[in-house]
Amino acid sequence: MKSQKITLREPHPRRSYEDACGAAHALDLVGERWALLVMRELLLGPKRFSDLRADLPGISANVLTQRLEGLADSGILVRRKLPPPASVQVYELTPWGYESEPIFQALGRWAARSPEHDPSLPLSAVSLLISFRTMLDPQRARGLRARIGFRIGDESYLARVVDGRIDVARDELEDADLVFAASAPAIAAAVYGGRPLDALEAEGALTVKGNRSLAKRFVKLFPLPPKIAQST
Amino acid sequence: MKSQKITLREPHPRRSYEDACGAAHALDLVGERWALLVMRELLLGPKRFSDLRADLPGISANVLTQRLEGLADSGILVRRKLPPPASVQVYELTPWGYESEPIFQALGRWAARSPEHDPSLPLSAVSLLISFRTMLDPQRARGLRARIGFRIGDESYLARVVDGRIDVARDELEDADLVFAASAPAIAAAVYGGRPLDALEAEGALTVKGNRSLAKRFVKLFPLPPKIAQST
DNA sequence: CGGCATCCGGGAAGATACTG
DNA sequence: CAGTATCTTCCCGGATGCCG
Repeated sequence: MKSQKITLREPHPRRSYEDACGAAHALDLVGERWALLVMRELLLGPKRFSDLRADLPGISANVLTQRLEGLADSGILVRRKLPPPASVQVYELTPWGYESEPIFQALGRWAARSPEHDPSLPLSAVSLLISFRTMLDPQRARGLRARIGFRIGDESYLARVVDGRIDVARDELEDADLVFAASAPAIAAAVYGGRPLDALEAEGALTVKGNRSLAKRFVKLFPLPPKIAQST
Repeated sequence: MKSQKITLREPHPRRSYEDACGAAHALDLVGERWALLVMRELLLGPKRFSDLRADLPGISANVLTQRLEGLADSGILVRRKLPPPASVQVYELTPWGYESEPIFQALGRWAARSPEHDPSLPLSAVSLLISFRTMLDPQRARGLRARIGFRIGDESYLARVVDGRIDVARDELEDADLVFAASAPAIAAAVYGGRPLDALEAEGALTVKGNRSLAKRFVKLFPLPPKIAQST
């Protein structure tokens, strides 16, 4: 009888703050490094393992594996196999997982005031689209009704603006009034960096198809909050 | 000439997600373990090092030191010396730091739906009072106007309810309509655990001074969101 | 006593290579 | 493509000790 090494997957009692405060429990669930960013990337629909890796530059495969396991154990996302002929593994937020969006909005709104925030860093398509939901100024969008498409990489997203509110989804762009085709950072440069559309088009970073004056209005709808006063 | 070992405090280029997304930058600032909980404890006013240690069971002194340094470097809090005769070091959020409260509300509201959330764990006074701001149901508080005091340990807090809204501060309790004296978890048991006030008073965990029917109404003002449906 | 530096052990994160 | 295996590095947590 050989001495057998049993690797019983003792499911490591996750480290907890042992605090009844709801925020503390949230951190028990999603406070580990990369966890919230994995969730963010799924906010507009399911993705595959390698999509997540590509959209989260810097995450390593084993950390991504661990986070997906942990988030699935907590009921925040599920592993699902798409029906044939796709038959591919994807990760998808549960309904409760989708309810986490206000967390990202609160974090994003607050951190946008940081003097160290650098909007010129890389940015994923999902981050950009979610930021539209967060930053839309209802005043400036008043009376506007438009369907605006985004072609980023080989995904397409549709934003519907209806009197002061905006909705965003991965979707086809058939009847959009306007389509931007560009990388996410290029669109961010127009919306948040104040770069003129003409300049971005001239350097080939972005193209606008459709209602051009609507495009010029759209990029003004998302004012950033003022940076904090620096004492240094 | 002796060879001198210079330990120039190279201020460790903090690990960053290198991501333009506002939420990602927020995590660069406050994503380290304990950082948000330190901020939470300061949301109702400045505290000393040892108060923070006491209110954050489990944090170690060196981690607290590191977090306070990091948060101060980021402009989220400041070290301040109270004027004589107190002459004591305290840590206080900056105006921008105080603006982080919506983050705690979003986290708390979301995590309260987790099946693993256990409201009977230890709870700090600040957590409890902030949770009132988060969870008040404006419907149930409609038409109510009251000043409700809390004596927790040797601190006192005052909540002012004015038609559907609540404000909370560390304050004296002179003209409160009602004062609860208890530990934070005992008050939480009444408000969130549904324990009857009479039972808690009977076991000596809590006392009510003043308008008793107001007390019974107050503890009903903060309904918890429904837990998520469990597939297990 | 309050605040902070230092050392140490364990564990989580990061990088790289490898496998079905 | 979707992960595992392995190794290294760094962070967290605990203990001790210094110094005002």
